[in-house]
Amino acid sequence: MAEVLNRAFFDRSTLTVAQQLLGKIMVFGNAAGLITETEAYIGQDDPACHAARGKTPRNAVMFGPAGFTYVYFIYGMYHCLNFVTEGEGSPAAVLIRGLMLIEPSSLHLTGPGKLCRHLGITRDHNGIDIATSPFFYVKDSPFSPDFEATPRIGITKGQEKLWRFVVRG
DNA sequence: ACCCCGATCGTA
DNA sequence: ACGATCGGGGTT
Repeated sequence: MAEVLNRAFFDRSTLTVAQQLLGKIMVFGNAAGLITETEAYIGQDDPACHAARGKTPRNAVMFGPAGFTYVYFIYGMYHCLNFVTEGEGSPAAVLIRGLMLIEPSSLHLTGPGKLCRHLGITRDHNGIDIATSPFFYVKDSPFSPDFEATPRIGITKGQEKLWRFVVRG
């Protein structure tokens, strides 16, 4: 049986976590699928990171320990799902942008807004500990897919970083 | 209290 | 290329 990814998995370099999450199996309630696209947002020096200008009520969970969800509301109509990485006081997270659904149906969810909308992920799911939650977690998988690194989508600052990772094919 | 703008997406 | 839509956060 594939093991649930523990806190130590997320408590590492955000770039490493973002790359290694590709091909892993995300489980949310009865839904499960392979992660196909991620982006890294890393701390105070990354102008695109919500934590770049310090701790606020919205981004507070990023400043806590790794392995928690960070879900925020954007553009008046969408939610985006992240997993917090690195240790306490080191605010960083991986945005989940693509999920190849396996259960309950086969479907490729492309884009963070569509992904959350389809799964029903909202701000109610902010701050969940995916290292211990029985209904929201990530499982290891035998896949370690080829991927490419590109600029992150939809940002105006920090475009020079190739911190978006997409499974090839 | 106010105002600007955003880690998006569907339509044109 | 652009509009929908509204909460967050910095500024007054």
